[in-house]
Amino acid sequence: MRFMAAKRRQTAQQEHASDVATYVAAGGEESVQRVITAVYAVTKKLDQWYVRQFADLDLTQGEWAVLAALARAGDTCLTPSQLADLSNVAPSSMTHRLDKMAGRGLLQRRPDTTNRTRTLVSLTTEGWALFSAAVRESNVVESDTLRGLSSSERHELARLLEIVIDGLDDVDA
Amino acid sequence: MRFMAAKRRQTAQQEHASDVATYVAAGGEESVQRVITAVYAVTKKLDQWYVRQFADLDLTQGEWAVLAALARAGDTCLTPSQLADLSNVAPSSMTHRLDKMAGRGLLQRRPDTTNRTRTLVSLTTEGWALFSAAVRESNVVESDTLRGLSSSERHELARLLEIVIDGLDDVDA
DNA sequence: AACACGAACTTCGATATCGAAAGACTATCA
DNA sequence: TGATAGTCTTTCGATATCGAAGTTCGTGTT
Repeated sequence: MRFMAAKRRQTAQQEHASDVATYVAAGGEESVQRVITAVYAVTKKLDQWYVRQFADLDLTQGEWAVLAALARAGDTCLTPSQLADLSNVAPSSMTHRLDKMAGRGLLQRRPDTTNRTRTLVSLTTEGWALFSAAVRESNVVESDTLRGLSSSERHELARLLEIVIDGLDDVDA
Repeated sequence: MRFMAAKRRQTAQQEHASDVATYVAAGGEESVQRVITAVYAVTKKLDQWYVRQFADLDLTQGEWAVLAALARAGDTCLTPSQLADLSNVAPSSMTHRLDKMAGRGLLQRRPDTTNRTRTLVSLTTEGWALFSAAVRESNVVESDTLRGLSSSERHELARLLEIVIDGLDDVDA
């Protein structure tokens, strides 16, 4: 029976504790925070993995994403926008990345004659050589990063992450 | 029966296609690439979600991570290293982040008298007020980011991500 | 007690990323 | 045809992050 409890003024400390409790309860603590923390940790560690993998080839993860995307595209050229989408970066970041890679002679840009707002990006011979070197000599095998997961677990992980992405897309709209 | 096939020189284009096939096959394409792409996409979209959530409070995701960690710690002070680990950033980045937040009066640093290599960080009254405002008025509920996932799916997602983290830790060693 | 080793934090320089806006072009619609 | 809206790319300035080196301090060993 706490008759006067509601009327008694809380101390600042009690209010703080109450707000923390509210936050922790709403956040779920035992699942939401775990997921968010883990997602950030995985990307950070993936970045570090890429740095190690490509240290001797003098490639960053972002540059490898471009190289692999262009290699997969084969003789089909890609535009900077497409590469930006595939790499999950802003278009302006892709411009800088392509500048660097073109400076090294790994790829070339040429205007699209059918639509002159577009630029077509393709690998040079040197770019293909670097891709091949990565695949053959350096044995770049991204599946190493997911060892510990069975095939079905990988699919499940991808499925759950894509649900999260869809949910975050909806919030945008 | 391709007697001479092995001897015939491949064209450069054929070699490229072969390397791409090797890479795609080794990468798994249908699970590994999906997972990696999705992980990067989720963090990117989470970043954007945080930007929107905290736009009116003039907070970044990293600053919120610090604020929430200190709030959760209550009257226990945390060190810059601990905050860096919790936030998944390099210690030098945390220094800069704490500088900014201290400049705004959100937190304070004081030397640990028992171990003078350490610094103790704690929220100021103003820092607590901002945390409370975020929780109450701005209704910061991170679980919104995971809507679409059932409780059991969240736990499963966390479990799978943590397996990946462990796998990446082992590679480090 | 002296010394070496390691930890915690910071400073510094380099760099990648972003958003906003400009510039060039296309497409649509009156 | 002409105007307007929208797309694609780039430039620009601001900023957060990183790694390496430096400083101060604690700890363990000889």
